[in-house]
Amino acid sequence: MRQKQILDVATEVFSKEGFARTQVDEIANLAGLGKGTVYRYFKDKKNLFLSVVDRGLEHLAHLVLEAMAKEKEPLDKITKAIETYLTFFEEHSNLIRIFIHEQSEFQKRIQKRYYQHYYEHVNKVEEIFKDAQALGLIKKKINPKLAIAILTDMLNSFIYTWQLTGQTYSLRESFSLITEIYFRGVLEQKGK
Amino acid sequence: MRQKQILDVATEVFSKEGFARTQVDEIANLAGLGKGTVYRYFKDKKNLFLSVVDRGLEHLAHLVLEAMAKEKEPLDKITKAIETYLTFFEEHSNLIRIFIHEQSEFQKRIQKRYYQHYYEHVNKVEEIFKDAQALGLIKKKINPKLAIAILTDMLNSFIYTWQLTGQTYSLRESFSLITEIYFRGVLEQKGK
Amino acid sequence: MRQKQILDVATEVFSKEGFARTQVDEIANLAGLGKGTVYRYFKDKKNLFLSVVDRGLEHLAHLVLEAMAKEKEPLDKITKAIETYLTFFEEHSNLIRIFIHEQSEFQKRIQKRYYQHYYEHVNKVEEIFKDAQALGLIKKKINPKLAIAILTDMLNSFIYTWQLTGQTYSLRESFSLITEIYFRGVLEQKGK
Amino acid sequence: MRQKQILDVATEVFSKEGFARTQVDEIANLAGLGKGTVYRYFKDKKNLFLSVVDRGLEHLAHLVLEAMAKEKEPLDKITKAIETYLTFFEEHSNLIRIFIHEQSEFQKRIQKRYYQHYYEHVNKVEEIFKDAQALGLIKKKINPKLAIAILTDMLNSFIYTWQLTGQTYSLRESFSLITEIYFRGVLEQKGK
DNA sequence: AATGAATGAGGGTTCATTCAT
DNA sequence: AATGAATGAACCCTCATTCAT
Repeated sequence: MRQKQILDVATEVFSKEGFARTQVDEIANLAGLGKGTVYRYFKDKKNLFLSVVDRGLEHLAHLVLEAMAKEKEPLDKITKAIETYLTFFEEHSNLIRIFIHEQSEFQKRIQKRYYQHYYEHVNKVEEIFKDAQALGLIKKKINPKLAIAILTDMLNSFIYTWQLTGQTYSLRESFSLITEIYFRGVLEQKGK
Repeated sequence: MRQKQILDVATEVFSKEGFARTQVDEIANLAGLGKGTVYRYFKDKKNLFLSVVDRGLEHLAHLVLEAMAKEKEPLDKITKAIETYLTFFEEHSNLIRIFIHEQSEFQKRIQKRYYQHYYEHVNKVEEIFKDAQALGLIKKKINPKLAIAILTDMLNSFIYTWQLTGQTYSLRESFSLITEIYFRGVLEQKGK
Repeated sequence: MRQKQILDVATEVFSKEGFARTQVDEIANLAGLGKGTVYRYFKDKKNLFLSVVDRGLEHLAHLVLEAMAKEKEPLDKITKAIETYLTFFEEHSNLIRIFIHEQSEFQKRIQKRYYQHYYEHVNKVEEIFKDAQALGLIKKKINPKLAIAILTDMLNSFIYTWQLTGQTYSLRESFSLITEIYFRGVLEQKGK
Repeated sequence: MRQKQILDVATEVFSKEGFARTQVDEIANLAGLGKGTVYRYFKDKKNLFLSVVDRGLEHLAHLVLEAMAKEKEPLDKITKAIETYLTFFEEHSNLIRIFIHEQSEFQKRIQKRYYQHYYEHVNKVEEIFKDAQALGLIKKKINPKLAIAILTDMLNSFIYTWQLTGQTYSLRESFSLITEIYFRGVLEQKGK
């Protein structure tokens, strides 16, 4: 399908060049298509970019929700979510730049989409958090929304830095460190 | 001084519009100067942008080091560094976007500067970390470099999200949550 | 063909205004095209100018060689070459300024092309000169290279002055005078 | 005197860079003066350039007329004029480009000055030519004006080429060749 | 008189978008 | 439906000229 073909190439180019420096021409050429054809499938450059973002966010959200659904225990769900999140970006590292950096190009506009996609599912994660709190697994004084924000931020910027620095340390090793840090602080200290 | 005057305006505009959409004309106008004058002081648009980044990084590094120097205990130094870092961006929120997002515009180039300025001082922070480990305050199995990277990333991304969402929660409140999470995971659990 | 269309207009405008004062916009407008179209066919203004030069030089060289080939006798070849040279510039007087004056804009660069095109054929002319010397038609003490250089320069500069002064005397009349002077000198031949 | 100082530097720079690429700033700097001072002595860049041309033309005309005045015989006057002309440009080779090439910048304007200076004296040379014709030294069928134009052109372009090619042959050697060709032509004199 | 900081008109170049084929 | 030639708005940067000090 043309649409998918264009999105694949666009993802690659936007990721490598950033929005501003990407030329529609290059996308068309790499896709083996005429420029006009790209415009047949996407209203304009901005729209194409947002479509790349959309598709990526949907894919990510789907994987995370699916992974969480397979687990029973709240803490396992969260652990699995973290692992899936990291794995996704390990496999789609070209999306890192697009998600994290290029947002600035669009300011409010992309944020809306981002939050539509992302925070639409945050509620579900929030429920899991509250479940864990109800079960006495997570400190009750912690605001779930904030804790999730912090987790997301930790992951996002960790992934970004990981890519930026050329992976001088492994994502795998980092995964356990992140969960270690995140949980040991968040979890109720049974020993107390 | 003209240089400072231009940098102030440029910081504002770059922050609001991003590098690509910023027009040198607008900076000149808002500074009450002719376009040519901007070019008297800065070789080109890119150079002006990088100067904005430089000035900000120097300021930040200075404040953080100064704050740490005032404390004796390693953990207090780190706590103070976190607080100063957050406070800096609360007071210079226009730098957030410039530091975090626009890096992609310049890729390697800005990273070099960033690391020159910022990580030049990381060694000092690393020493403090090692001191804390030697004193049995921080888990010995944790790689100091990695722990610092995670802390920085957490802070950066947290600050960024905080600004992006329109500051629906206070940085202050977040500060204690972040340190809570960061330390409870990092600290040796004496009770055990 | 667009390329030819643009070159024709460009020749006219460059000739009238010189390189520096020529605006790409004007060329585009006079050609009934958008500015961007000019840039589709020529990398930049400099390149367009050089292309004008190239085309002219090729045309001139072709005509001169062709004219010489039709003659048998060395002196007839040279005479014919002179006539063709003058006729060419009478018919393409807009090239005069471009060839002779605007060289300074490009210094080394245009000289290379000039020599590539023009002096590539000088060897053939030199052979003819040597033939004439062997036949005792031309003074043996004269260095052929030098004599050709002088002839070319005479013609160039003469043509240029002719145009500059608004053609107050005909090139035709001048042709016979030039060959007369070149072949026999201005002095009365006492021996006759 | 400031005026002379500026003209000297300007001659050098205009000669090296051409009119269009010369910056008033550079002239001021090399003269060790402020830009404003240059503008105190010369209305604008164009005016400065024309002043350079004027001064050079006056100097040249003066030398040539003086040299001719010292000779008695018409042919000696002409020979001397040629020698003086060549010597002048050998000593002021930086004026070559200014005189010959940069005229195009100013089109009609500089031509007027050029002809004012130059052809003001051509009449005197013409008289000498006519004297030589009356004495039976120069072919009567030759139009003096044209013959002088050709001589001037030969010299100009010869000098220019000489400089352009980096003086691969000496002006001295060329001097005798030019006069040889001009006076006697390139053909072998059968009658002798 | 001398300076050089400030100016802004001017022009080269790019590239997203359109539309005739 | 697909193309890619054509377009021109947009924007960076230069540099001759001015004028307050």
